[in-house]
Amino acid sequence: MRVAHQRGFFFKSAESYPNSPAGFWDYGPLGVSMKNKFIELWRRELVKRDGMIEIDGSQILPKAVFVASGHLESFSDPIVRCRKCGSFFRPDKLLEEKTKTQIPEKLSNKEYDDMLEKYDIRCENCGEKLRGTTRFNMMFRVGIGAAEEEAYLRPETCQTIFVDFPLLFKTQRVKLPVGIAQVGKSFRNEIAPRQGLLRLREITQAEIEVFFNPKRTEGGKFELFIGSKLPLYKEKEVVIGFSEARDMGLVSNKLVWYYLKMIFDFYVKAGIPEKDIRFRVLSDEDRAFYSREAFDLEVKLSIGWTELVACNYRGDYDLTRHSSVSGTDFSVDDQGEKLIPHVFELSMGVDRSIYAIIEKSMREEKGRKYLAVKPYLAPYHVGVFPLVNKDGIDLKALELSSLLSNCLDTFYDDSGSIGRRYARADEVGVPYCVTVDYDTFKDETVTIRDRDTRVQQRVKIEELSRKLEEMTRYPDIASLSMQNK
RNA sequence: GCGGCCGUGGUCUAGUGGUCAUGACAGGGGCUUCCCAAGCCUCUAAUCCCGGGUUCGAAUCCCGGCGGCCGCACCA
Repeated sequence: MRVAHQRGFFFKSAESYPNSPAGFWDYGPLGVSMKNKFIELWRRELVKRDGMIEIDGSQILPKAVFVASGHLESFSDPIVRCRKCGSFFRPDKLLEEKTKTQIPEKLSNKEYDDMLEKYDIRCENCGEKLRGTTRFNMMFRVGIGAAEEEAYLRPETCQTIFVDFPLLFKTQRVKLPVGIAQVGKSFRNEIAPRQGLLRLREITQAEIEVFFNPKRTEGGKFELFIGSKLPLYKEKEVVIGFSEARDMGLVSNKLVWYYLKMIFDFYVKAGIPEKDIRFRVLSDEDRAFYSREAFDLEVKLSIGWTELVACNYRGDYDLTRHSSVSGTDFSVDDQGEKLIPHVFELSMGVDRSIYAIIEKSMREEKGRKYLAVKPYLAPYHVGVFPLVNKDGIDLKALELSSLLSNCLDTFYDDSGSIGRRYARADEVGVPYCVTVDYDTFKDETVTIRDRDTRVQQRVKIEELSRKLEEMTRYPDIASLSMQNK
């Protein structure tokens, strides 16, 4: 996206060096501002609204954690390298081509070698026999300390939450069900990163892991949204309520429905039109190895429906595994019952979301371009301009600008013509522009111009700050008890 | 990783073997300016993706790498 690059939302990392690898991106000043506001909205609409707790965990974790999580074994692709010319191949793909049958991805290296031998598979480049299957793991390996002890950059943020769960449960006076949230970086050594922010090797995730007793997925807040409808997609799209979805076997319980509705509402408030959001119900083959029921929240972008959030019912898989590998007891007490809680997760791709919001907000009419992002997500809330740079108007505008920056993200611009400044502000999504003119000295008023309508209103300077704050603040956190519709 | 196309200032682009490598937009400084990219003056900015080769001479031809887009595969 041209504007994003030119105006400083985001750009390729280390661009000034040639041969920088793909899949790493930097956020520029505008991008950081928007990303922070987006995460704050997430905090308000999900974490605070549902009474979750938040942590910020380490990005490097010891090998044992990934033995337990299954990533060391399952988060990898089989790969075979030609001993003569060095080309890489996927043995499963080569075998499928040769035999015209489905080859499971989960065979051992030895089994692949046997099959390569049996079907006499040869290198497509030089004809050499292919042997010696190894694994290409998508995790980045790091060596800790002088001994280079084996550890990995986490491929998903949630493992930190699982590992910390027993301590948090004991010390934070929480009861089931409880959500634990985290925003942070994850790392995946993708083979072919592409499409800008949509496919990265270093990604920002905002994750929520809800821990609950599988026998208690109804009652209380989980009843709140059963009357509302959600767009579910499996082969075709249906917009249906909970009971119908359960009858069709699409959603298993009310707790899942409750959180799907919550994340749906969040994206609407982030500025994605309802009609462009849907939940893809994943089939058995499409789910990750840890997942027993899965929904992808997808948004319709110019490149097609794109996954922004993975919602997985992980069962007790993670806690049970960590419990047995670590030797620590991960079970907790729920109303007198001792159990390993089940987990439902909402794993959000922040970078993808930012991209989606920007794309969905681009407007173009009569040669005018503007970014119609929600005022509370805009990189700057307000721009302050002097109508002309003389007669003290510029000084007055500068003074107002610094006044407003107490509580709003503000910038001052006095270059070029006033129209040019409006246009520049429009392009990066500044929702309101304040202009100081000659009338300001007569009656202590200024104009506020609206980005989307270009309409101006005159406002007293003494009311300016309060008024702008009102216009740019986050929506109120909806009270759950009030939402019973 | 495979196949196809591609790589020139921040952006878009001219240039297909030969003097200081085009032009536009964007950006900076100044003048002007009583509200929507106006005008005038001026400045900045590209080791032509990187490395090697062919040649008296390469942005241009050849090889390799890196990167980008599109399909396949993989995924948040």
